[in-house]
Amino acid sequence: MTTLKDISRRLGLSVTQVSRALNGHDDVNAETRERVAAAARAMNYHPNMTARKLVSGRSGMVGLVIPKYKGLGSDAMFMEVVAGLSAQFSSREMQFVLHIMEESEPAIPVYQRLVGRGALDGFVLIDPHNDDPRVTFLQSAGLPFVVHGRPSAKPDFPFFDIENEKLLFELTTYLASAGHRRIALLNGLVGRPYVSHRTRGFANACEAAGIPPQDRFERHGDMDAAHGLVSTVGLFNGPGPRPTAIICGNVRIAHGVYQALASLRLSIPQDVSVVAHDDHLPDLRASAFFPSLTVTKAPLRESWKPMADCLAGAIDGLPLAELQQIGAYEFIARNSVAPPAG
Amino acid sequence: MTTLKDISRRLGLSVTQVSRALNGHDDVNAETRERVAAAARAMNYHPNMTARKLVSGRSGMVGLVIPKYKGLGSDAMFMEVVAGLSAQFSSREMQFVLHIMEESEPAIPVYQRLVGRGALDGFVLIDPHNDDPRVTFLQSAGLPFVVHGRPSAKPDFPFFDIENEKLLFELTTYLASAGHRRIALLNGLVGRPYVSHRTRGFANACEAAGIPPQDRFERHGDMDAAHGLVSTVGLFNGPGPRPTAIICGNVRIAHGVYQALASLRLSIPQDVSVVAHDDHLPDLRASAFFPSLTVTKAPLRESWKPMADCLAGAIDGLPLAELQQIGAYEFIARNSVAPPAG
DNA sequence: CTTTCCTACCGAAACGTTTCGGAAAAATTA
DNA sequence: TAATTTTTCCGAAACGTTTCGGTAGGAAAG
Repeated sequence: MTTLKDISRRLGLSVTQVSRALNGHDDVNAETRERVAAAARAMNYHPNMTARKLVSGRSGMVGLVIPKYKGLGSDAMFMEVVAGLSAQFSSREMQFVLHIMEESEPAIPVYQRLVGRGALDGFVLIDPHNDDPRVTFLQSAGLPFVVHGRPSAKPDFPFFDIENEKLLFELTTYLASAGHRRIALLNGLVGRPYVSHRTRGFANACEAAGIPPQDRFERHGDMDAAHGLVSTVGLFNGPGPRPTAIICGNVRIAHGVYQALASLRLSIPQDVSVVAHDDHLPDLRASAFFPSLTVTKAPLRESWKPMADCLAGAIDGLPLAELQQIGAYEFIARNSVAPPAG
Repeated sequence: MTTLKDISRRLGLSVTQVSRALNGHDDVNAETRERVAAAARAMNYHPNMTARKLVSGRSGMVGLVIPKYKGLGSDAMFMEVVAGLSAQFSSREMQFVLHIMEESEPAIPVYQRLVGRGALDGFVLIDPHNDDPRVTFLQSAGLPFVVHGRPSAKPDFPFFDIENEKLLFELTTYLASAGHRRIALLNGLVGRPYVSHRTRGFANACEAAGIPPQDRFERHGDMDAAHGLVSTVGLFNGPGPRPTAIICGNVRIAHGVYQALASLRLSIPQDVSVVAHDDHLPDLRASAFFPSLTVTKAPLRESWKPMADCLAGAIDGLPLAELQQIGAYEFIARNSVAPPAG
C-alpha cells in the first residue's frame, strides 16, 4: 500500500509537505500541489484511515445499537432504518456499524464498550422511550448522538422529529369538521414520546371542537395490524356508545381496522370514517386501500438524511440549534371519510 | 481515556511490560500480571483499537456490500442476513459495517475504495452469481472474504454452503418412491449457483428413478409466492400432461403453490403432492401449512456463525480446508405427500 | 543597507499500541 | 567457582498520519 513516505521519496519532498499538499493547506506552491496530486493518483494512494484516526482521535465510524429480539429479521421498520441510515453514511464516507446486542443485555455498558475502545464517534438512537436512559448516559458522557424523536419535553440534544402533536390535531379537526363527535385514536404504546405527543394533539383538537372526554376513545398497542383488528372489534362489540371515526397511528394499524370493520359488516366511510398517519413504508400503500385512505403523510424514508446530517454536525461540534430538525408532512384527503351516519 | 502509559507510570513498569501482561505473554511474572490486571480494571482501561490496528495493519472491521434497490427495506431475507451477521460479528468484538451502494453503481470500485483506505479487513458475499466478478476481484486482490454459496465448480476460496444438489436428490427420490412420475421443480433464477446445483440434483434423481426428461417440469423465477402462484397456474392450465407433484425452492414459493392449487380446486396431497426446501425463516412456518408441508430443512439462521468463523479464519490466514464449510440439513416428512391419484 | 514579512518548505514530535533485540538478575548446571 | 540457562524486565523502533515550531530565501518596506 502506498504511503505518504513513498510519495515524498519519489518527489524529493518531505512527508509533511506531501500531507499538506493533499489536504489543501495553503502554504504549498501551486505547482508542487499539482505534482503531488499527480503522483498520488499515479501511485494509487489512499490515505490510511487508521493512522489518520489515531492522530485525530476520531474513528469516522458511527453506530446503531439494537437489541436482538425474535422477529428482528423480519421487522420491516428496522430494515427501513438500517437500509436508510447505512446508505446515508456510506455516501458521506463514514462507516456505519450495526451492533446487535444480546437479548436483554443492558444497553449502557455496550455503549461504553464501543466508545471506550475508541471505536465509534457517535450514535444514532431510534425508538427512544420517554426520558430514555441511553440519552441521559450519552449526554452525560459528552458523546455525540442524534435521536429519532423527542424523548423529553425540552430536548437539549440533537434530534430529528416530525410534528406529531400538530399532525394529530389536524387529523382530529378534519374529522370533527366533517361532523364526527365520537372519535377513536389507535395509538402506540405508552412510554414513547410520539405517543404522548399524539395524545396531546388529539386531546387539544377535541377540546377545541367541544368533544367531551367521554366521547374520546383511545387505545394503546403495538403499531401493527393486530392492534387495529383487536381494538376495533373491542370498540364496536363492547357496551356503550361506539365511535363514528377512527384515527390510526400508522397504515399497518389501519390495515387491521379495515379488516375488522369488514368482518363487522361496517362499511367505510358510510358507517365509520378512518384516517391514519402514513410513514409511507413500501410494503403497504395508503392509496391502494379500498376505499383509499385519508392520511397525513411523512415518509420515514426522508428522515435518514437529516438524521445523518445532525449526527455528522454533532460530531463536528456544530451549535445545537442547527442539530434539531423537524420534518415536514402533508395532509392527503382521500375517500375514507364521510359525515357520520344519521 | 486511560492508556498503557498511564498504567505503567502508576505501577512503575514499562509500557512494554504492561502491554505484555495484558496480552497474556509468558515472560511476565504472575504477581506482576495480577497487579497490572488490577490496575487496568481500577483505571477502567480499554485498549485503543485504532492504535492497535495501526500496528497490526488490521482494522477489525468486516463489511457487507449491498446494492440499494427498491424494496430493500422490506426484504425479509436481507434483514435475516444483516441481523444474523451483525450479531455474530458483534459477539466476537469485530465491527460489522454495512455499506449500501448506489443503485447500479459498479461493485468492484466500491470494494477497492473500502480496502484501499485500510478500512476493512474482509468481506461477506451474499447471493453470488455463477462466476461472480466480485469473487474474481477479491481473490486476485488477495483480500479475505467468505461466500454464501459456491459460485464456481471447484471453489478455491472460503465459503459456506448447504448441499443443494443432495437435498434436491433426496426430495425428488422421496416423491419418486411414492410413485410420482411427473414432477415439477419451481426453482430460483438461472445464474445462481444453488439453482444449478438443485437442477442437477433433480435431474440425477429423475434419471435414477427412470423419469424421462419430458416428464420433468422446471420453472425459474424469484423465490417468492408470486413465482409459486403463477408457475402452478401455468403448469395446470396449459395443454399437455400435468405434474402430480411439485418441489418448491423455498417455503414462500410453496405458499404460492398452495394458494394456486386451492384456486384450481386441487387438493393436497390427494391431487397434487408438494414438498419444499425450508430455510426456516421466522415469518412462514412449513409446519403451519395445511396440510403441513414436507421439507428438507436447513435454517438460514444457522449459517451466520459458520460464515463469521470462516471470514475470521480467512483473515487469520487459516488453511483453505478449514474455511470451506457445508451446513447440515434435515428431512422432515409431513402431510403434503401421497401417492399420485389413480 | 538593514529590517520586516511573506512563501515554501522541513524535522521532529505526537497519537497508543505491539514487537524486536537485548540485558540484568536469579537459578541451574558443569 | 565458572559457565549456562531461565526468568523477568526494558528501551527503542515501528505503524502512517497530522501538526507544531522553525528556517532558509526572497520580496517588500523602512
